[in-house]
Amino acid sequence: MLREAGAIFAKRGFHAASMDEIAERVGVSKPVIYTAFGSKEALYFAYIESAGADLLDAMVAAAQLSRAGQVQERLHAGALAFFTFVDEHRDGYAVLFSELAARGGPFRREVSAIRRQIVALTKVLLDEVVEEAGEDGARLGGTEALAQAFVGAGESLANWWLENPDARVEDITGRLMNITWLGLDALLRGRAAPWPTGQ
Amino acid sequence: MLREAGAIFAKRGFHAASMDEIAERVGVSKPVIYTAFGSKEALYFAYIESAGADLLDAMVAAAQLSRAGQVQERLHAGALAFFTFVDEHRDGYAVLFSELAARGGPFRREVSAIRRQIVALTKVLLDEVVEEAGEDGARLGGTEALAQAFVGAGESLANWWLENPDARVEDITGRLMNITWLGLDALLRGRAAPWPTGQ
Amino acid sequence: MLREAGAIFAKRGFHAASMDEIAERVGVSKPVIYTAFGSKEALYFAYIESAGADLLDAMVAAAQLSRAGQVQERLHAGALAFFTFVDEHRDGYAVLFSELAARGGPFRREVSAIRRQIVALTKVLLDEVVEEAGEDGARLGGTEALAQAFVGAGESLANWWLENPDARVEDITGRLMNITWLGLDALLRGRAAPWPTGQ
Amino acid sequence: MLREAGAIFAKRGFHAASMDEIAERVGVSKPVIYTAFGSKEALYFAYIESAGADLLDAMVAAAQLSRAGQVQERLHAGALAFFTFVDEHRDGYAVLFSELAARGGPFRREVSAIRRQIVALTKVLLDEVVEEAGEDGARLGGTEALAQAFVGAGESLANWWLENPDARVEDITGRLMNITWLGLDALLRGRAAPWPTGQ
DNA sequence: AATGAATGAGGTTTCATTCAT
DNA sequence: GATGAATGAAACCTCATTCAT
Repeated sequence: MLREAGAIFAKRGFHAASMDEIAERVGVSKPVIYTAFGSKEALYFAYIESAGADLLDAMVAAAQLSRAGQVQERLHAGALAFFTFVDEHRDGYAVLFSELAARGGPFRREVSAIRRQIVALTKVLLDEVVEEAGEDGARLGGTEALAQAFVGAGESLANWWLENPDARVEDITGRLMNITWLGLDALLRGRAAPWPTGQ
Repeated sequence: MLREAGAIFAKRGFHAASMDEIAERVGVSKPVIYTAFGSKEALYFAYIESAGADLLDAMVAAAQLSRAGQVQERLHAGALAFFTFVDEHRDGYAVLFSELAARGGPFRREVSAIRRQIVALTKVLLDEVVEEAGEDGARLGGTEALAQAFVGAGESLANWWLENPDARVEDITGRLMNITWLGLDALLRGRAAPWPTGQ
Repeated sequence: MLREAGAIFAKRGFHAASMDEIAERVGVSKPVIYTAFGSKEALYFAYIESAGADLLDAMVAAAQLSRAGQVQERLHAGALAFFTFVDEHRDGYAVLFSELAARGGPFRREVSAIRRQIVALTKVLLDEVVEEAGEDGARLGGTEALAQAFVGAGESLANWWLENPDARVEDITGRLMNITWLGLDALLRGRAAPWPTGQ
Repeated sequence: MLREAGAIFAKRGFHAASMDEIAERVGVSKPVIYTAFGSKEALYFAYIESAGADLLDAMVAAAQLSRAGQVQERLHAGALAFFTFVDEHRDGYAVLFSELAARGGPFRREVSAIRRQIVALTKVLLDEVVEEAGEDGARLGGTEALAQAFVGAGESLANWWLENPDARVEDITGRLMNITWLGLDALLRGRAAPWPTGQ
């Protein structure tokens, strides 16, 4: 039920999605949805929180599973979990990240909270990397800004991927790691063996 | 008039912005807007196209002005132009990039066209870089994907900047170049002198 | 069950009282009420008829018990029974007399029937009085109109009493008798010893 | 417009009256009503206040015009104004006095305010009478209670009149004066020449 | 050429009422 | 026989859009 509602939200956006259409798609009458969720906004909240929790859980699990490995492997594992979620829950990703940029809206706060957690998780990983390298985060402009750029690059690749779905999830992940971990300079000067990208 | 309308759109979002409020803010009556633009959607289009053209013009001009210099300087100049636009036209940036992630909506096509142009401009620069380095773009996963990641990182940093406006525009630009040009690995191993970020 | 429903009706009015609230207060599920009464309207009817019967019974009994006495004593006894009912069954009185004035509504007919019976009982008493006095009812404008005025004065005093509950029931009854039996003129000219009113 | 709305309210009651029906009857579309009044409740308020003001104005004017005359003439004039209003504004009277008894409702306060003013006006007249007679109001149970009974008798006669519209307005007024001013006792003992009632 | 006032269509929400269990 | 869950119909209200002035 939440899943079908999410499909409509993903296709139409919050405002354009009508409760009539959602109810019809779910296969129940509107009052069923209202007794279950209370209001259209609450339904939207519920879907966002569900999708956000799934995404975060997957990323946290991936980062912890790979704890034994090297630090860039953990970043890679987190990114892979992110793109896997995008691949398997396209509606959830669409709704989550479409509302992110919306200015007004009553959900702004909740949605940003989810993104903040993703950024925070990334930042934790980066902080570990920085510490392990004996580096000073401040010299790099702060790890939060780095995490923001990292996540933004991932989102952008995810959106591009959804419109060019030929690539495999490992290759998209490789592209993200290539640019953010190795950097264009290293890639171009051949100073590093890039992650595979299937091309 | 387009500017005032954009201010409302930026604050409220497309759906929540009412033609009444726009007309009042502009200081004319609604029929004036309708004879000028035809519909609410057309008004939105017009604003988006205007802001998008401004942004693109600024980026193109910056990239061309720095044509004499080294190639990463041209990337840096484009990024600087982008963040300068963000700083000076917050409403325009907010509207442009808020609608970018929206799945549905009648503007998807037009709005993505603008973003596609930004990505295309970035890709042109990257292609030049690749060519100059005697590198093969395909080995890197395609320069379009790289451009997508580059632009996405920029957007994300821009949004973060808007909520943490302490940094100067040069420092935000430095952060973007650090992660996308040098990469985290090089930054951490001290193999490169990072761009300044004010920290 | 009827009593609890009546409490809700008295507090909220017919439309604002929801079957959900009634069922919860009664402590059963809605279908129980529907099998017992058939519809919300029927439940309302049932409550009104029950309350109306109680009131009429009390008034009739009082008037008959005092049959031996003088005629104004019987009027007084009926009025006392009315105010006693108001005092002891506030919910019933509230529902009975709130729907009385409603123009539309599907209950108009049934509810007015109850009021008509109260007026009719009063008229019977007045007719006896007129006959005993050898008077002609028509000269007074018809005893039904007199009964209407008598009852209306009683209702109005009852409502006022509910909001100013200090007076004892005998005193409220006295006030009604004073104005309707003796009249303002007699009261003012001291031509009659008024009923006690506690002041 | 207010008049037509009042006709619907009088026929159906507040809840059963739909804005669709009102708009159709008025001959405009619903948004016209909403821009004029804001909400259904506001429309209802407006009608009630308009009708209430008309009624009060008429009664006050009548009582003042007859200031030269004897005191019971002023009471009579006020009552005549009341019944004249009932006769000429049946919808207004119906709405005013049907909402009076409603328990809940958001209008309770406003409507009771109007009735309170009617009672207050009556009480003022009674106080003058009492003073002129050198009488003590408290001995009679307080003039407010007397005014309540007086007004209630009038309302009741008015409702009865609406269903038995044969009588002329002067005769209905006479009936009210007969019972409240002279009293049943005086009427029956022939101690006073009753007001004419047309029978 | 500009406007105040009007509209049609549609959206969310509620509630009396009824099936399967 | 009682219930939890479901429904259909309708109500209020809003807003982009357009006439008549």
